[in-house]
Amino acid sequence: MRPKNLEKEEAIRTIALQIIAEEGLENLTMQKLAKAANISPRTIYIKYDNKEDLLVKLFIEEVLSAYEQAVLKDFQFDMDFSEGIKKLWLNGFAYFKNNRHAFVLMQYGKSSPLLNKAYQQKSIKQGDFFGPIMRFLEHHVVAGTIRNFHHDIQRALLFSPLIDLMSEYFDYQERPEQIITEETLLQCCDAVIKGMLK
Amino acid sequence: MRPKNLEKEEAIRTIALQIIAEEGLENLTMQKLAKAANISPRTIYIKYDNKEDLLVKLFIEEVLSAYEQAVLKDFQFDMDFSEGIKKLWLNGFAYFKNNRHAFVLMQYGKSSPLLNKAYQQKSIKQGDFFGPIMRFLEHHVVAGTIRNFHHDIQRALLFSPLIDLMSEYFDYQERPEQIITEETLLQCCDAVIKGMLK
DNA sequence: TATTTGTAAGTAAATAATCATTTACTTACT
DNA sequence: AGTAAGTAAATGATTATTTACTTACAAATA
Repeated sequence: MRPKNLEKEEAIRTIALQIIAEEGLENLTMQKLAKAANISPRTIYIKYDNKEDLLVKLFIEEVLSAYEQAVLKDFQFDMDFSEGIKKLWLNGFAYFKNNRHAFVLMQYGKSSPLLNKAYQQKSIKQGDFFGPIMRFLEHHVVAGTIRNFHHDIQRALLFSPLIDLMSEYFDYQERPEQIITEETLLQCCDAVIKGMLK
Repeated sequence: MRPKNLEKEEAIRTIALQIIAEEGLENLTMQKLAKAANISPRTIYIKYDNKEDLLVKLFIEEVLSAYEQAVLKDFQFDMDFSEGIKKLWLNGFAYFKNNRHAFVLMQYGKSSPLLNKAYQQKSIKQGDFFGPIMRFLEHHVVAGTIRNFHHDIQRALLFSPLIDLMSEYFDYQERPEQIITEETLLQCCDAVIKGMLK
């Protein structure tokens, strides 16, 4: 039996992300993808049921899971609040800086109904958002360090500025000077932390 | 000469926004739109050059401009910082609560390259983001009330949580209980303000 | 006042391109 | 030698946009 060529599988994913980042999700077609990956359209259908299946797997496996893993690196739920949030911010920043394509698809997750559905299902399955972060926040609510908000609200307050600053980072990459550095990011992080403390 | 039927023009815009909100931008087709609006596809092309022109005008005129107008209602640049930010948050909340369709297209503006380009062009043209808000922030930087960040950074810190909470509001509308009320929103706004104060 | 007329608005149906997916076949490995 | 992986080319549906025609009205004419 002829064995699977794993390089082709990876090429499909990498080039799909690339097309989405450069031309938009609405301009990704199976035939364009096949051509760019130097394979036959049929090959994509050996690895994925259909376009929807490809997109959902791309979103969940290449974007959400990879981001989760990167952001939780060296993070423990019993860290000091300020230290923990800074760790999460810097991990997220480092990850997306090197994975702009994943960042773009993640942004599509907020608008495209298809990806949104996939996101909500994953969130529900794994007990809302990133387990260790939830435990970390609960711990600090109980300890009285921070305000007691619903965790969906906490996520919005603590991490949506990071995502927005990430967008700015990429925008400013095409301009003469970059305003989002690790230093300014940490100042922003300080502001967000200060707002959450009791 | 036969006069333009303005109702048809409005139907095109309203129903386009509706389809985008319910089925996604990627599922809006000219023929589907024409059918839903009870007109001929040709009629759309009398009012818009092509699909791109329609989408960009929809985004700029029905979403960005309408949002800007709504958010600046009763806002003056010389307001007290906390009072001003709360006004902007509550205006934004009230607007999007009643304009979910516009909110969805606004979110697409962050991912779709087409809309993103349109957004940046508009931003540049009108001197970055919403004039009175910039003056307001500059005033408070000079007065020493708040930290001195680049205005793109200030926007991320002050308003991205609101947009994220808006998303949560719509998510929770389909669940048993709503966690985003005007009360919780104001508490969040307080946290954001506290983080920005010197 | 009543009727004609010029013209942009509007329609139904066609067009050509492009799409996701499949068919019929070939290849490469166990 | 058997079989899943892979290919090139086709299929039928759907797409944005256009063609060829009709309609409705304001202004000009009688």
